[in-house]
Amino acid sequence: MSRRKPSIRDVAALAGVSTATVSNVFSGRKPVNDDLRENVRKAAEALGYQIDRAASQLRSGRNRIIAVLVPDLIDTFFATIVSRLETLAFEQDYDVIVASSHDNRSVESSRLKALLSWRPAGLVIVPCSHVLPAELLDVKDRLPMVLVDRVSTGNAIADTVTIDNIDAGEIAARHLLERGHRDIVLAVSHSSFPPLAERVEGASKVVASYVGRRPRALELGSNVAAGAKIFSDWLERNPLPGAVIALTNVTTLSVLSALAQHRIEIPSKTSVIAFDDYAWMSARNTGLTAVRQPVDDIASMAWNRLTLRMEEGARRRAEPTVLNASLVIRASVKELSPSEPAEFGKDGPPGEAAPGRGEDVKKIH
Amino acid sequence: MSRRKPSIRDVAALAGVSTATVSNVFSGRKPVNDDLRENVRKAAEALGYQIDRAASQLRSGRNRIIAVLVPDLIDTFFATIVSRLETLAFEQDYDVIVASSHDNRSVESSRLKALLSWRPAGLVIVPCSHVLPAELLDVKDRLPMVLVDRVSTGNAIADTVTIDNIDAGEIAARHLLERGHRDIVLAVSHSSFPPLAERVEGASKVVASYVGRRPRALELGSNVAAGAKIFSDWLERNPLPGAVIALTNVTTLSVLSALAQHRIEIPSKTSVIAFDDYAWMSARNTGLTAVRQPVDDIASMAWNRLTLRMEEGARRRAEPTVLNASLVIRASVKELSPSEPAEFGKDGPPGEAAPGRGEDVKKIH
DNA sequence: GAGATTCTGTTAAACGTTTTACAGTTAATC
DNA sequence: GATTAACTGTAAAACGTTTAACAGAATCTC
Repeated sequence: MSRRKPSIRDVAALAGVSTATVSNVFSGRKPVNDDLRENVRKAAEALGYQIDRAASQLRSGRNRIIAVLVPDLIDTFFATIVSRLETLAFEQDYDVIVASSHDNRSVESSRLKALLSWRPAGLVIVPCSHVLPAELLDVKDRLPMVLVDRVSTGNAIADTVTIDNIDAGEIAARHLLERGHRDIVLAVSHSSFPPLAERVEGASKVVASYVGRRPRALELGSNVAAGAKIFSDWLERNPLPGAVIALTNVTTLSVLSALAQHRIEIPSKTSVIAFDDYAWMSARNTGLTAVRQPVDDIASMAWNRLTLRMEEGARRRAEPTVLNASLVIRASVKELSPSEPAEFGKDGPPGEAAPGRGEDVKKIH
Repeated sequence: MSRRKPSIRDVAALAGVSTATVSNVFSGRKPVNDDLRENVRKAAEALGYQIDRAASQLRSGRNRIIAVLVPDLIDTFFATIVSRLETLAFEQDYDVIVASSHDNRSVESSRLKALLSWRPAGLVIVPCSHVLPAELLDVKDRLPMVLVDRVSTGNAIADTVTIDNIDAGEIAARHLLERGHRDIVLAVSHSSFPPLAERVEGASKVVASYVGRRPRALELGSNVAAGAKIFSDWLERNPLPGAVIALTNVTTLSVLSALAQHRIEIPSKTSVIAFDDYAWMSARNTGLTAVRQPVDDIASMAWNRLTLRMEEGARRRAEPTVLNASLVIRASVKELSPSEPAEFGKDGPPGEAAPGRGEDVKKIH
């Protein structure tokens, strides 16, 4: 018995039909008589026939590959998106080929080039910076694609799916302010990334409008340990802030790490708002209050947009989809009582500071 | 100007050579004169030529796809493996096409079939149960592959990469026993999965040899919330154990969730050993002592084995690779002092139980 | 300097599908 | 009962590569 995989010709021979008929049975492009179809099925089964997608794609020009390029699969946020996309794609008989750029623009370019050489039917990309890889521009009106997350909203070269990052920042800031916090610092990975700049902007504006000045924003990078070190060093050189808003899930980890290292308790010593909503955030004694991105919805919308494009072709204006983040309230934000006025409080009673927490009410500079 | 992508023929025409020469320039299979090569490069550049991998694969039979099938990308453990594999593969110019089985055997079969139709050069699979999909057996000596993680070690249909799960269980149990714990329960997702059964076995044996009876093992499933509910219910109907060993990363989350929900403090009220080592485990005030799987090494070894197979062909016995887990000691295990003898202690002084922790020393049933 | 060898390039035949053009049969219409 | 239309199947030509077979020129060997 030959080791070679059976081809459509073998099936045709065994079933006593032409290759075209076999093709039609499998692709369903033309109707085939019931008995014949059954014969073909049987023959294929007997031979263990499997269609060769390379040949199929070559001839038809169409194909069933969705290319997905994300900064890093280790980041649960992106992994979740890929996972959802893969599931959705599979339901419609697409396969997903995945690559990561590791937040490196030249890697991004080269990965993108590789992905493109598969002539995918569609592309979902989370760019690693706001400046899009050149390869993308080349194919932008030949290839259905959608840009997700790391996109400046004005950036209309293709459909986009993002969250309202300004709002996300505002939500967090407002929550803190409503609970009496005034002494707030922001932690972010790279403030040059479009969504992050917007989150910072949203939070800062709100804080500034209450407090009279914009909060300090710390850049912690996108590595947990390195970020923890930076934040830890900062903590040592500065008075403990009343609250910190982490604007990224890895930043959240960095902040938490540094805080733990200094044995600073949450929320009694300082309050924390986390970003993204993962299982581990609630699996602790003081659950983390967090800004939740609707990650499943992001993936679904990206898929919707993409399928629409794939059906309709490129003739249609690029359209942005903006989803809303929400606040999951747990226990990491302290409710400041009237006897513990915020430092800028204009109206609070002159009661004494909370015992043993004098450092809490110092100004951050 | 035509919208059609330029083919090798267009490049050949522009460069004034044959298509074969162009092919040789790009594949490097035959040497090409320097000037000519430069010409071809220029022409390709000018036209924006990109090789069509489908055509290439069809003709050559060879290809550069690695298929990866894992239970679920949402699980950071698997995502990390995929991420590493993708990086390693890319360095050698392979692309990764990824699919997940969602721990469902029929999905696994159907995904596998789809992956196989790409005629990949290699396959890395984390099976979702110990019974391997039939499709795998069909191709086992035609397709280089390596089985990772969820594999019974005896299962020698192909190269395997696993950790020593018995040892992993033992490590955790021994750590607890050495610190005076005797009242230990095990938490696991599905004890039918090969590696989990072994972890349970390892831990149980060690505990039994100290304590005289095997510890209770709870099945929490592979969904965090559902598992938390199960464990929470169990906690209500049973005395609080002195320590719990989670033998899976999602189980860890379930246990922690339930414990937090009941406001049971770690390690003062009960000790916990976590499984896998993630950033969030140290980003808390009481860092989690955890059994760490060498996930990067697992991925690297899998890749090594796979490339070896791809080069050598199938002629060689299937070989298991077993790596070792290690214990990362942090703060979630209480050091029982001599005045708090373990319940079965035969030699401890008859001192009184720790104040307010009477429930701690009750037997689990 | 004749024959063998090595280089370097070309021609043309694959690879396994899909699809166009066509043909034969049957059903529908007038 | 002739003409059309609708079905259902086939033959053969693609699709864009790679590669076996070949060929011409240059180099080597004796």
